Amino acid sequence: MVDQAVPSATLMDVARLAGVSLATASRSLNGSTRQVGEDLRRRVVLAAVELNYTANAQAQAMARGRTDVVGLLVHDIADPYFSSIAAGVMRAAEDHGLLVTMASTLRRPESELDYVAALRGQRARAVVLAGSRVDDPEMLRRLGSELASFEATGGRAVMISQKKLPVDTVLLENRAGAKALAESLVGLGHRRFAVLSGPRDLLTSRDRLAGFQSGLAAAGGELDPRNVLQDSFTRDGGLSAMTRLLDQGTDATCVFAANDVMAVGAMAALRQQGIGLPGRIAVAGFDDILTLRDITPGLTTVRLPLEEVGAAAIDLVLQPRGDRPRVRRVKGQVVLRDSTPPLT
Amino acid sequence: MVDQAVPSATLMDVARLAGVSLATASRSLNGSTRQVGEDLRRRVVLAAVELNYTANAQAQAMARGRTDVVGLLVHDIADPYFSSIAAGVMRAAEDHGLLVTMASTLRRPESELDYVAALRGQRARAVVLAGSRVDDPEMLRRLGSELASFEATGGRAVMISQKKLPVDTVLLENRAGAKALAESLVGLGHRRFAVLSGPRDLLTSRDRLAGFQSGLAAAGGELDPRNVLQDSFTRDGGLSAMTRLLDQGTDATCVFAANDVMAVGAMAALRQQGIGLPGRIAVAGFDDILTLRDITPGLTTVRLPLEEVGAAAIDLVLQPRGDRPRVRRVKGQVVLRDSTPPLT
DNA sequence: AATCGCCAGGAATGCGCATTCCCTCATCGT
DNA sequence: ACGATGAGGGAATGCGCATTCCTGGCGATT
Repeated sequence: MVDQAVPSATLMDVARLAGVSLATASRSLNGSTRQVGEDLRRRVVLAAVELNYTANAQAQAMARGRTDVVGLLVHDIADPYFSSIAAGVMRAAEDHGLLVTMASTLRRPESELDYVAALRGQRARAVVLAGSRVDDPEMLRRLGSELASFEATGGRAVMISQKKLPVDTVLLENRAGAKALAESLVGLGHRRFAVLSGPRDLLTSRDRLAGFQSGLAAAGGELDPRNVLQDSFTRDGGLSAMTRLLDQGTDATCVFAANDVMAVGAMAALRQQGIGLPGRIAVAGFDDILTLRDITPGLTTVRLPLEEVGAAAIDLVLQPRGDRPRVRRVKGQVVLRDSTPPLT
Repeated sequence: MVDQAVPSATLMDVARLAGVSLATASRSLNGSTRQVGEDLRRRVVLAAVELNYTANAQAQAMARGRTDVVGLLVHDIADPYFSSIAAGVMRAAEDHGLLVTMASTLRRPESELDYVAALRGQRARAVVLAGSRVDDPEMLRRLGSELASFEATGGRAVMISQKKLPVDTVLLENRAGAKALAESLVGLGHRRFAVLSGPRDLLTSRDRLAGFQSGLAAAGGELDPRNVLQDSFTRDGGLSAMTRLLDQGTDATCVFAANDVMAVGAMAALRQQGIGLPGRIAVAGFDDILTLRDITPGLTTVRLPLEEVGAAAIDLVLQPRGDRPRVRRVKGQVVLRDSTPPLT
């Protein structure tokens, strides 16, 4: 038997059952500035329970002129980097009674634009852009314009790790972290390095490369430009880049992959070529992804408190809007493990 | 300078600018059943662009009586099992113009109830419950009642891998997969097994244990009840359970962890105790988490097409409601890797 | 040529709620 | 004793949109 959709009880139904006016019912259930007599109030609450009443959030949103929805845009939720950030966002959102609407842009800038527009349509309280890779000036202009529209209507925008647009930002110290990592690796005795970097248009990846280079410069390591390979920011990208590096021949004793996932791919490539780990070539990553903490050998990396990053984004959203964009910085911490044994 | 929130353009503004009525503007932008003259239509579209108009989704939802939002409830989005499912849900949702609102219940049944209620308030088109662990009869009754309310108002509910409630379900063949895995492991020569199982109230975990037992029974393996340990469904749970197993002493040659994440914890425990891998004790998991495909030694497991599971859930949501709950079954596939070498 | 039917456009209605405005009545001060 | 005050209740309004109903014009039919 197909149940017909029965429109659910409205506030009007509750008011009628309680024998009060709509206004009184509304005030009883939401606690407005106005007082409601205790007896009436109780009758209303009972009626609401009786009817299994749940306020229509759309109608409330329209009447109030605001919603409790925040949008979260990530490249790919299946990527542990983003799912960790998302976990932080969702935890913080729950603490503040916010609902999170999420979408994977699958690294397509147009998709990002579309979703911001959709969230504007939803009159979302805020939008959090994690890992936006918009870089092309034209797209950047369009995104900036779209975000400006979003903010003009009262919404808040927060970017994670992308400081090219004048909006609130949670900045991961990719440069500083990569620099510290480079210095640590030189400290272990390495001199000749290679880097498996992400796509050139990904700011995160570029910063990590730049930081690593500056760390080498400071500590006395070498990075032959031929030893800098680019590929996608994924396991397969790491595998492919490492394979190319080995094919072209290299004298590097240590490879820095721009994130942990690429590092795992690189390790897979080394194994495929019969190069043991830890062994002739040390490998380091970035992020310290939780799920990868137990791989063998333990991966040297830079720990980023990704859940905190997500929480910080929500925190920024809840701050009153300032006169200038705020920036919240989050530090990374070098974690040395067995994938980079000291060079004897 | 703090920009004041400027209410965004309404359809009325667009109509006025185009010099047409509200009705014509609405019909022009949404393509209703009614036709609009080409010239007027064009004027409206131009006006909309000019004003940077975006329809207020709340108002549309109220006028239409439905939304394009689907809710997704997971235990923990940072868990790769759930983030893979979420990726599938989001991909399929995008294909159909749906927006996904997501929440982590952090394994609290009350939280699950609260979110379903919140989604009812949102008048969401559907709610997808991934890995609900509600088991306690009272909670199950309340959840069933909440879902019934949800469906009574026209929403759809889909559960993933939980067939205790009369709603549409995507059923992972945990039993069959675990059974096949057990048979394969016996085929490798193992006879004495141990199982690191998840919490007793988690159906997924129970099914995997039951399936594994039936596979052993069929193929001739032994599972001493003392060798069945329970712990949380996480890496730490696997570590802890494996440690306890080793502490109490065991003659098992193969350990089945109820999911990959626990298996990783178990492998960490073995290493902590100085037991090499692959070596005296073989380890198998379940899920074939993408991020863990490259661990060493390669983890024998049962591959579950988790993204397809998410997509299947959205697919069910979009089917016209049937007279009885539908069940869509998804098979697993045994993948033998180096963590379970043949026993010589 | 008169009538019918059809179609594009506009006015009006209602979705469900918060809130403003208005009214009543009890309480208090002088 | 009587006006001032304020609290609590209800009627009415509007949020932004889709949609129904209505109207006028135009071509087709007899």
